[in-house]
Amino acid sequence: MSLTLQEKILQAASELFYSQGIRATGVDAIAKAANTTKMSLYKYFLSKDDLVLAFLRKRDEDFRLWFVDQVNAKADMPNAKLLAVFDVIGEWMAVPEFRGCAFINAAAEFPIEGNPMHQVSSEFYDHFRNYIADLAVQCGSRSPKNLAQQLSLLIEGAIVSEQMKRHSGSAEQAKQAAIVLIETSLNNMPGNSLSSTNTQEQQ
Amino acid sequence: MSLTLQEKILQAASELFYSQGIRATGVDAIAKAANTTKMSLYKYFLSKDDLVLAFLRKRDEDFRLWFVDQVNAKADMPNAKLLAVFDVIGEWMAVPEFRGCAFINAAAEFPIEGNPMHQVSSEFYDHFRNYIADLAVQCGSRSPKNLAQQLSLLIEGAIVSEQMKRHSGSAEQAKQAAIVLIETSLNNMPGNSLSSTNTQEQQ
DNA sequence: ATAAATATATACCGATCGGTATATTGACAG
DNA sequence: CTGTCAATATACCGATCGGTATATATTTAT
Repeated sequence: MSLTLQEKILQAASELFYSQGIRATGVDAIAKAANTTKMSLYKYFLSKDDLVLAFLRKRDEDFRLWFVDQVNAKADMPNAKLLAVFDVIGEWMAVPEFRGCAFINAAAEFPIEGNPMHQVSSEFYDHFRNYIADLAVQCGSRSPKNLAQQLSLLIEGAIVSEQMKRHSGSAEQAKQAAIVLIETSLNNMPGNSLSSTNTQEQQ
Repeated sequence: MSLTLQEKILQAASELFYSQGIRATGVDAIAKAANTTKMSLYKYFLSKDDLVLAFLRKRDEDFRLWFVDQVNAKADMPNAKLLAVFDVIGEWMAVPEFRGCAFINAAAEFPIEGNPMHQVSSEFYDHFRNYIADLAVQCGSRSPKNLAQQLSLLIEGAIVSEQMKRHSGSAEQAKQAAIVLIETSLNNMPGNSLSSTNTQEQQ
């Protein structure tokens, strides 16, 4: 509980931004939630946009560190880690505070590609996809980047689907699909008529 | 060009809601874009929320009708239609006005599940998934609902991914993944070690 | 003890939000 | 010509938006 005032403000803002949306959250509400005033808020952050960027950047770092830890705690072998990813996503989705992915939501609220909020959100998924690609390489995938992108699509889809309708089993369904895609990407099955059309690696 | 004033207002609102976001669009801007006044706007719509719901409901109907037409124009056999779905998505994403899925964006802007805007958005994907499931049944899938949900995850993921970073080939990548999933769901391959773990149909 | 730095309280700014009141214009029907 | 009704123009409402000015209180360091 030894948070600086700046950290307290950022934490209060983060919770409101994530739970209610960024545009829906006013600076007055943030100051009140942090038990301080707007004056202090504007001492540590130049503007609301600055505070939003701080929120997204911290979330980017925190979430990815937490996520990798969670995966590592569940599995040791890269192959198992690739599947554990979906279990972690599933557990994350199950918490009642879940409101989808903060970065997908931010990109939806700020749809222009050049917008800094949009860019930070975009970069998060670049990093995330790179992490999956690393695991895919360690698994010996024939086309790790393609596999990583495909698994990332499943994950993003599951997040969005769960956000739309809670408890619809998106994570488990994504995992089942992932099992098939991973197996296909690891073993080039003889006689598989698809192996010539679905594997043009484009890295 | 024989639009009613009501239709003109709804059309102007729809374009602004989709291109800039719902919360970011004020009623003054809508009235101006429709070349009318707020007085007329509030004659045909009880409130901004009412207008937003009209936007989402019309979009739901229009988009699904357009989508099914596009798929039918590309393929006749159900198997081919299932793949054509991804081509249509890919072409839709390529237009410069693309700003992601209006329903995913609306669900992000109004994160509370009970919110009417959120509900309409949720129902759109129910309908969409049912359409995919119909095609899966016609293809003779062993577990059409599971396959439909998995393909839906790929599609939603591709939309979100393309919204974050344009021209990253999400639709094509989703299609390659879909080919594998469809094939797996149609032919229970002998010797496939996964066939016992990825097919517990849960309808 | 005192000066300096930090935080609070409060009132205010112009702009915009969603929504309304009122009065005027325009077209069309009897 | 006149009454009706749809549409416009414009000004306004209270509330909230992001952001600031000013003055007071509370810490902290010397």
